[in-house]
Amino acid sequence: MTQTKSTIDCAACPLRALPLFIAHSADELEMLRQIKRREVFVPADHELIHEGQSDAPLYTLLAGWAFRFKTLSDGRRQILNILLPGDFIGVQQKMGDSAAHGVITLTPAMLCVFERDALWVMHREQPSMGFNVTWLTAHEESLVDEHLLSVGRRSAEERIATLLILIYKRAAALEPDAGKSGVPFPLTQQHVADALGLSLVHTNKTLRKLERRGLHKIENARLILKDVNALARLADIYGDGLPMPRPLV
Amino acid sequence: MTQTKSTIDCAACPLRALPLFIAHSADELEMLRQIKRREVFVPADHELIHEGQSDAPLYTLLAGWAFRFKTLSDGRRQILNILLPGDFIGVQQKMGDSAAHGVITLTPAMLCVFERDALWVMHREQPSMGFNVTWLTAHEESLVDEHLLSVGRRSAEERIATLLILIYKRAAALEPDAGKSGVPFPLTQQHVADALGLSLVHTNKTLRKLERRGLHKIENARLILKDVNALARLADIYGDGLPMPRPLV
DNA sequence: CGACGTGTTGATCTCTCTCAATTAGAGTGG
DNA sequence: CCACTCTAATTGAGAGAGATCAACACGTCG
Repeated sequence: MTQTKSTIDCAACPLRALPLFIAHSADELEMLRQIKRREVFVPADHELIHEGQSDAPLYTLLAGWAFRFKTLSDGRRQILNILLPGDFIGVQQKMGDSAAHGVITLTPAMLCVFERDALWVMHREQPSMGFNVTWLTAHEESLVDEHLLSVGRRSAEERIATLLILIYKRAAALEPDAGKSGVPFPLTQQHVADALGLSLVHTNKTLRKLERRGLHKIENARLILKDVNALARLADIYGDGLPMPRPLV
Repeated sequence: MTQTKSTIDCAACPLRALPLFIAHSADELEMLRQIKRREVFVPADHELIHEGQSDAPLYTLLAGWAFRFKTLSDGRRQILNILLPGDFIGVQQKMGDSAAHGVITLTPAMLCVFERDALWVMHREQPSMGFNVTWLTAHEESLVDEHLLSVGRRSAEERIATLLILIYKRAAALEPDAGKSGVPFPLTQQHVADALGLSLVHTNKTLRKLERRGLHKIENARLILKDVNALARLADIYGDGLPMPRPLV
């Protein structure tokens, strides 16, 4: 885990260039500068936050992918949701929740580290930022809601189709050139299985079935949707609205 | 749906008497009074918020139980989480999330209704309250996380045991006399099935199995845990910490 | 008293899991 | 450059947890 002291200025944050994120006022940026401590670089497959850890710092994922998870004592693991650049990490732990989750990177990642009481400072100094934090937290919850619907009520085929579509949408919103060569897909089949509550073997068979049917292709850690309509029909996803602009940090 | 104009004063809010909730300053109470519009009384089984509804008001559940849910187009339903007195309703909708969830009451309920932009006012006027909202939202997400772990990775028996324990804990924290005659349990077996991603029939069989083994009893819409240790072992729940004091509104 | 919602139980059926083995690719050391 | 190792992906076969189908019991209610 490499730490950099020379800090990227928040105004020059690479994420800010993306149309996905909303603008901030000068005051807000100044406040961000004050609570930002440094950047951290971590390799892929690095356990950023351990399950049960209660003193984890607050991060923003600047580059790379990660996931939140919980496990049972015999090792069964459930991936709760996938984290992409722009996502917050550690809000729940900060809120002192007993049963916390772990966070592991899927790719090498760069993170922005905030000071201990950053959440409270944001709320106090810039209520608009506090509101953004609530927005982001509520939004993340709704991702978990959708995920729970999948795991609880969709068949294996439907779950896979849903996951592919949702990941594609989120990743495409961060990619300059969307439909060309697909989007990054750094998950192994074991990750997909753990996310969807399926066994590794069945995940593989279902994935292959959809691929042979020409619905998608995964190659070189990139995902290409070859028949979005068929996938959307399987996933029972109607409304296709693009993601709306969202707060950053 | 009955609406009352004569408003209960926030300082006299029945919930506030419970040790579970944290105190508020005079300023905070005054702000609450300003954004509170009225109380609403609804019967059991009332669809308070429809799935997909985007203009739902913001509520606090003052008395009674409810649940959040999502459905697929063919009717399969997933209950996302159970709402007890003190819970917020409608934060996600307020945050303009496309794929919203519905809310239905399990019992007759009394709700506190806030004005349209209450969330923003709370953040702006009383950052401490804004912080509380973030806290509550993050906390609710962690409940969904735990639920997702159950549905994704626990067996039917384990899921039932987990649900019984978690509901018991939450309900007991609101009941003056805990262990006596159990806690309210207004869920039908269909609700339990929809919450756990199981079929009604299998839910019934599993529930009966645990009951015959003497682990619990459900009678007259009340739940009694007769062997918490056995249930906790099944659920794979170690830490048994009581719920910590939480913000109200 | 019949209709309806909820709970209960038995009998199949099937989707998904578990067990086992094989292949392919990347990385390492000799 | 090649054996050796390790991880990820694949595929087949058999087993099983949970789904579906069907009946029936019981209490409430109009």
